[in-house]
Amino acid sequence: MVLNKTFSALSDPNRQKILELLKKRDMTAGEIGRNFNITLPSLSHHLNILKSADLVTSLRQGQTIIYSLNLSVFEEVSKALIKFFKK
Amino acid sequence: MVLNKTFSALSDPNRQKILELLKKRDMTAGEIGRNFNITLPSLSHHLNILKSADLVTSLRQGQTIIYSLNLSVFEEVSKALIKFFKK
DNA sequence: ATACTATTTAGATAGTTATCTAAATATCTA
DNA sequence: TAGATATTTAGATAACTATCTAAATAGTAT
Repeated sequence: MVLNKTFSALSDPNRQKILELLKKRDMTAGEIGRNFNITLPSLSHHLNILKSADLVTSLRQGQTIIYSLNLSVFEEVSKALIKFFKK
Repeated sequence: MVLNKTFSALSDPNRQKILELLKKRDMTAGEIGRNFNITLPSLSHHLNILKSADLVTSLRQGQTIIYSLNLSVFEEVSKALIKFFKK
């Protein structure tokens, strides 16, 4: 796992907010977008970063693309951090 | 705690390496610098970022300034992450 | 005081990232 | 197939960050 990329992905307030939203439930890009004041292309950019850090996954369902949290990576990051500070 | 700032601080490879070094023992800026190919002013910049994210502390001791890990913040960050992915 | 060592601050520049508008792609429906 | 909707990609620009050199600050020692 490239912690680098993960932390970098987590370090943006918009992306943190996206993750908070996805924590509640899976959402389409458009639904996520309604919670922000940025354009959809900008949102798409952030979703790409989250995806390439493996923090979210996406699945096309007809016209929409549904985004979900990838909880297993959160667990890995937490463990890596704990391991770090413990030794 | 401003997680934002913490993740941003953690997202740079040089800063990660600084933290790895300080995990072994406290070090002066100069000692840390010997492990890098960047100038001392650049290093100082990174140390400032780590300091303002509360990940390290500094203490002047005569001519030198000794840097140490602030482990309590690591613990907080880990806990925050775990809390996030668990609910 | 002066010189020396350790580190930081100031200011400039190059590289990276976030954002936008415009255009493209994918899917659905009539 | 044509039109509508959802989302992404392309390309440009502004903001941010990392880095450097030069100068400043803080402490020690002569």
